[in-house]
Amino acid sequence: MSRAPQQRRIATHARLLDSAREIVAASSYAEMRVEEVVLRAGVAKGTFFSHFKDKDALLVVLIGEELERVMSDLVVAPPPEDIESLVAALAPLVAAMGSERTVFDIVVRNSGAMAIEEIGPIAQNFGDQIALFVRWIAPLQGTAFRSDADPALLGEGIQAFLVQCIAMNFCLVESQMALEERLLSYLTPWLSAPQA
Amino acid sequence: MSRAPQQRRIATHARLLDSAREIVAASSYAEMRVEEVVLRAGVAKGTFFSHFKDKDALLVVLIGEELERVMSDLVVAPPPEDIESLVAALAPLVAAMGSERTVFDIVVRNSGAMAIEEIGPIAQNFGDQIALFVRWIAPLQGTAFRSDADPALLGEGIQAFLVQCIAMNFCLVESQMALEERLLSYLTPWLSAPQA
DNA sequence: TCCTTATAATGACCGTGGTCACTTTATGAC
DNA sequence: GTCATAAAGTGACCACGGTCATTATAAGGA
Repeated sequence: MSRAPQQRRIATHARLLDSAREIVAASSYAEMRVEEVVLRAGVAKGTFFSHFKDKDALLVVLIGEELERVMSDLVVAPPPEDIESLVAALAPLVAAMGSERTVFDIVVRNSGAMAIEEIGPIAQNFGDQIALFVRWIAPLQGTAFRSDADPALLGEGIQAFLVQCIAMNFCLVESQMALEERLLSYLTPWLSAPQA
Repeated sequence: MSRAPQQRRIATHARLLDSAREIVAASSYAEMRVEEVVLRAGVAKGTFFSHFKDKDALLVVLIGEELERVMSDLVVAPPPEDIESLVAALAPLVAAMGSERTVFDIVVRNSGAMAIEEIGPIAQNFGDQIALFVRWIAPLQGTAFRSDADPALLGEGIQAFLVQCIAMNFCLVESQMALEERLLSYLTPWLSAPQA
């Protein structure tokens, strides 16, 4: 049975997060150095690693926050009513996850649960995405969308194609436009019922 | 205009690759250290980086070889005739790409072309996979598989689901069995012809 | 054979993530 | 207050990937 953390620890934790946020805002995730974070926070290096398992754990928190912000906008937006508007609605999510290689790598590596019960903020967010997609899809099954598959399964598929398209975008150095086109070309057969 | 490499350089390159292969065989990709590779090859550290851009570049070569081996088996195997046998046929590919976190990370990061013309062995292999899938799918479109989508697109979708399932398998600590089931549940709505 | 030049190889050095034995500080019991 | 104990924080240190000015070796021309 461990005690509750002292105020000092909570304050230090907050300072570390704030420092990291500032650095990322001023440069990028890729350029963030643990050494600079602790310098700015006014603590020793060892302190950092007593607060975060490793550098990635900090990135997971920060990126989780960003995804959270995007999702909170999406849940209050009007639901898309066909595949084209669905692709358009996904744009902010694509922009967030594909903003940097570093971000995408972290997202992919942490998109699933880390361990039973030990679910991280990014995995949590991915779960929220599925829930939102289901809310979007289910009412339109039989009309705009196919009805021969579980909506949760369809939602997971959207995620798979989302990831695939962003990954492709990092390799092929093409425009954002191409990404949305490609996403549309995948989601059309995925979400609409197969024609004879 | 650069001259052809000297025999010495070719030999060194081969020694580096052999050393790396031995180390991986004896331990794992994750445990491979550049320092150990050069030690075993009997060259200096700097030499390594004059042969490979970075550690990842070596891993790409080694993993590319492994995927190549798997694919050379697949291309001579009898083509699957329905979705179940397709999933079964994909097993060796799943095993290779999901054998280690390190392997999967490298594969995902290099699955697309690195740059125009500068296509790496893993990206090459992914292209080969698509070609094979097309060869499998096309003849059965209209019977076992849907015919309302480009076979190349369907092939790319198989890859997307493959990656998604392997990624999930690293997070959820479940059995290989679950992976194949999950893959089947994705591929069924993706590939099958409309019911009645 | 000697000289020149391009190629190959070297290893001391650096940056950065991560560790750990130790010091400092807070807390609760008396 | 004072002491014992646990929590918090420290910074020298290590591991390992990667760089670069320098040296060694091979190839070709006179």
